[in-house]
Amino acid sequence: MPHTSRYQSHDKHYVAIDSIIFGFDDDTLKLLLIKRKFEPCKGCWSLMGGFVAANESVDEAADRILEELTGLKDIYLEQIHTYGEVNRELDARVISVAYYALINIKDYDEELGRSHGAEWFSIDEIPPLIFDHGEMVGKAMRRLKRKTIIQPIGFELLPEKFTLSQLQSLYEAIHQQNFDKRNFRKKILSMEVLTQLNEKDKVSSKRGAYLYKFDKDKYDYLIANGSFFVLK
Amino acid sequence: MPHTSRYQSHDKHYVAIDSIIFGFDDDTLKLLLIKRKFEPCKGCWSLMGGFVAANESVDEAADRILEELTGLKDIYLEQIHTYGEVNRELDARVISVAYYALINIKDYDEELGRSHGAEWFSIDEIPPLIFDHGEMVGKAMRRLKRKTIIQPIGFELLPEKFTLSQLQSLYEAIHQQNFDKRNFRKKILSMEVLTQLNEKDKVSSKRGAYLYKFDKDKYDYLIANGSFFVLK
DNA sequence: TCAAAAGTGTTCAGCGTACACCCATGT
DNA sequence: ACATGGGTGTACGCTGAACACTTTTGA
Repeated sequence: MPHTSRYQSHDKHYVAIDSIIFGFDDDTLKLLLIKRKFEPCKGCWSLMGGFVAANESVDEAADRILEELTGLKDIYLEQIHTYGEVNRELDARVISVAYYALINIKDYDEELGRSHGAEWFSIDEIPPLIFDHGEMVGKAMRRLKRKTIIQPIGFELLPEKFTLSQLQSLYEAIHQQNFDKRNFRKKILSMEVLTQLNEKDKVSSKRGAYLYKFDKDKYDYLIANGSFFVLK
Repeated sequence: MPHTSRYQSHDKHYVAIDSIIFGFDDDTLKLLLIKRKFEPCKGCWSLMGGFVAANESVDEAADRILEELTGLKDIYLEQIHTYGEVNRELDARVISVAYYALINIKDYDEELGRSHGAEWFSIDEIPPLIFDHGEMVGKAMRRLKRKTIIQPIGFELLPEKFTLSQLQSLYEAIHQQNFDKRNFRKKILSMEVLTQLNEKDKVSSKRGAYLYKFDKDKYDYLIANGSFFVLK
């Protein structure tokens, strides 16, 4: 028997992507959700999703689907978990791979989002979600918290240049707790992955606050040499 | 158009499970591998795997496949990652969900394993593996290390009753480093999830060492109350 | 001049880490 | 008696956590 026939006796499945898309604005961590325009459960809120096609890898499908909704490429995207209950969706058996994305809301294509029925929700005002999407969001939140403790990935949610206060607000939003300003700054600066710029941001204060930039090269160097970060 | 037709325009895929099966014996962390009995790459070493069927969840498939190889049910099994490159296998496009399992080698059905061409390999003598299985093993090792730092899951690899020395050997095997005996014991006991028994193990020493048992109830209680463990 | 955010040091407690000797027992 | 693994306590340094005041400047 030709060895390919080994495969033919097995079942095939629809494989979907669901994306938990985080953004940060107004000192609040937000999630991009879409109102379903089709059955089942038309009008329910749901995560952005789509199906994996034959000619693309699962990661590529996640990138493509994110771009379709937000217009953004090269986004931080990380696989979280695969959900495989037989009846997790109503009309067909669909295995779904969940990813979370961190995007800078300012870069997001609002027009495009609206055309898909997308809206931002503050993380503590998430409406009930379809299927197991609520569970996915919970897992993504826990992962994001953990990740930002050991690695400075949260930067993806900020503009390229940011103040330490903004960064602190971001961390506070992610961890849903406040940090001491002095301790936070000490800790973050001691990681030595931020570059202070010769510019000040005068939008949010009269005095102005120094802008900083995330130094990816330095970060990569430290990671490559086994240094780790611990916030908190 | 009936809403089910939304699904029909998408591609279906084979979805497989690959299991990284850890065991512990002779103070060594081991991995159960199988020698492939079929093409492609007959004779290569590979992880145990199988396909997800239409009538079972992905987790159920992982349980079933593990049982087929080891004869064991109710095993600690945790999903790690889904591998979805288009050409990761040679003859067909297969999306694979990787799991790792922790089993007690003593309970393992050697007969059954042999019939599948399975053999245990010490973790630092792993042969080259087929496809992306080497990558999977690496990820599983890192996950196991991380997990055992923050949660006492390693117990699954030991017999029900064990000595503190055995437990330390296990941790040393997982982390590939030695720990100080006094510090290790202090730390583990301070977690308060071990129960000392009124029995001694006299196999490995003349004096005899107290046997301990993992107290799952106490552990669940602590987890439920937000307590966390940190080893190291 | 005052309100609002930026910026800055020190102290203390707890924890991880290093370290060495006596104990019990079978051979 | 001795070899083998079992079992125990202390001291030090680092780091996380708590805590309050001065500076700048636009309105």
